[in-house]
Amino acid sequence: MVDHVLPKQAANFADDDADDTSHCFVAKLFGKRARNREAQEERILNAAITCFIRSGFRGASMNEICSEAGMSPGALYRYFPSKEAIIEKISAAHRQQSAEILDRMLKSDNIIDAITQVGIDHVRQMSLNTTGPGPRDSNARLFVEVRAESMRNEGVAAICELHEGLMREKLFAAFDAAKERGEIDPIVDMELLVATLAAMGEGIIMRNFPSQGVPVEALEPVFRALAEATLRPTKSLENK
Amino acid sequence: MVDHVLPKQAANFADDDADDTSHCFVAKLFGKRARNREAQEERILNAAITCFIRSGFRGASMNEICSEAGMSPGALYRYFPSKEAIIEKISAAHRQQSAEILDRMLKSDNIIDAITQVGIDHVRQMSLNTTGPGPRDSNARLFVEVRAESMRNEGVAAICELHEGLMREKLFAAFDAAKERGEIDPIVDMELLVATLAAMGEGIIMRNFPSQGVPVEALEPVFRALAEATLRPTKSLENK
DNA sequence: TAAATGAGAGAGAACGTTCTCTCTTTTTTG
DNA sequence: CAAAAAAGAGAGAACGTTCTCTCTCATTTA
Repeated sequence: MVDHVLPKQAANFADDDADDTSHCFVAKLFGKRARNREAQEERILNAAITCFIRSGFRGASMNEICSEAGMSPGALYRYFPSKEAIIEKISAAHRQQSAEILDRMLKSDNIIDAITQVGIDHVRQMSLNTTGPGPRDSNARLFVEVRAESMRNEGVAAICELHEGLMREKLFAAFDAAKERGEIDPIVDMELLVATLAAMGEGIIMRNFPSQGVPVEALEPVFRALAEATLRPTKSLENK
Repeated sequence: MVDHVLPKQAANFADDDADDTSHCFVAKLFGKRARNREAQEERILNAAITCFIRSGFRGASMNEICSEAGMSPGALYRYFPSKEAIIEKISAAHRQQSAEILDRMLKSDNIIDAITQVGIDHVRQMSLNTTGPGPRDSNARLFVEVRAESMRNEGVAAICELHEGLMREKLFAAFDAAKERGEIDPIVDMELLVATLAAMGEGIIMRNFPSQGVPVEALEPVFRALAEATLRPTKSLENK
């Protein structure tokens, strides 16, 4: 993957350690060139995201991305080896962003509050496109795109499974703690619970409530009721 | 879809009426040629569905579809004017199939039972690919594909909105009846309720529980608890 | 025989990608 | 320190492939 590494620079590296503007390995990581490279990569990725939201992974052409980035194909291909690589990078970043929201969950000492908050945070972050122009459901579009791609693209599927595994771990950790605190019915099937919550979450992201006129605040009692229903089915059903 | 048409009718009709012999409108609808035409159209559509599940709407080429249908491009384009038309036809059929499940809902006299049953029916029909070969999550794949396409393709978006409107009507009719029977909390926001149920349903279809090892039967209590939680939030929360 | 049907070559555009070349910046050399 | 050399960055034409769709011509059907 790391292709154009130069044998010459090994010698340079040993000699001029004072100069970090050279093109040696260290410079690529920390020097001016390196910063430029990262900035360009980000410029390309941002352009690609815009195009993918507009036209889909397959629908957007490399020319479209080049135009959006204000860059020639020759320049763009200096930073990414293929369209596939760009798709994978964006997919990974998007799924990671989703998984990171769960980190807040571990800090709460009430599992119902935690789930409610995670749900709201997710909707807020994924459904509301606060940064930059474009349609308000941009993140929902990108999410559906990633999900669709993951169903037939091995690389993207692996990325999704990786982050899904992380999410499962975090959820199970929080649930185990809550179970010991007696906040969850002992009869609840944990696997089923996690699967249900994940499915509901993804459905809500895909539907993009805020862009359909449902304010985020209105979802609080809904999420709370759903959390109650899934974590404490006995209590919810016994007064039927 | 189902047409029991007599083969002889066309000949009789053409003989009787020599003026508009072959390609007239009525003959196309009722004659033997018409029946052949419909059979060919279905053959193409089935091949296209297989290809779209395998490669996606954009990923599947017309050549791929032609090969799958055992047909030349020249023949195929006699029945569909464009790839777009095939995509729209398949999208419409898929969404309609989903909307029709709701019809059963109106026949139940208990709203909780009705929602539970609709949820299970939906999972059974959409997530389990009982007919033909291919991956077990075929319908989920097609669903994600339709959803992704609807976000940037005006034609498909219109189709989705049409059937969504039908689904909303059916749901509201059932909910209104249930409300009069006192089965739903008066405080429940109907718009929010429908949106939440739709989102959860789509998430569950997309996740495809059966193909992940969750049996359909296990979902019954989950759906029931969720229905309780959304229709009777007061009761669910008051014993918190 | 006349209309319907289909096969298959292939047109023309668009695709992802690569190639060549120019211009700028950095490093080495005298 | 100035000149020469090397390397990096980018532009844009061009590559081979694949795309959707059309055209021609042969075969089947009534």
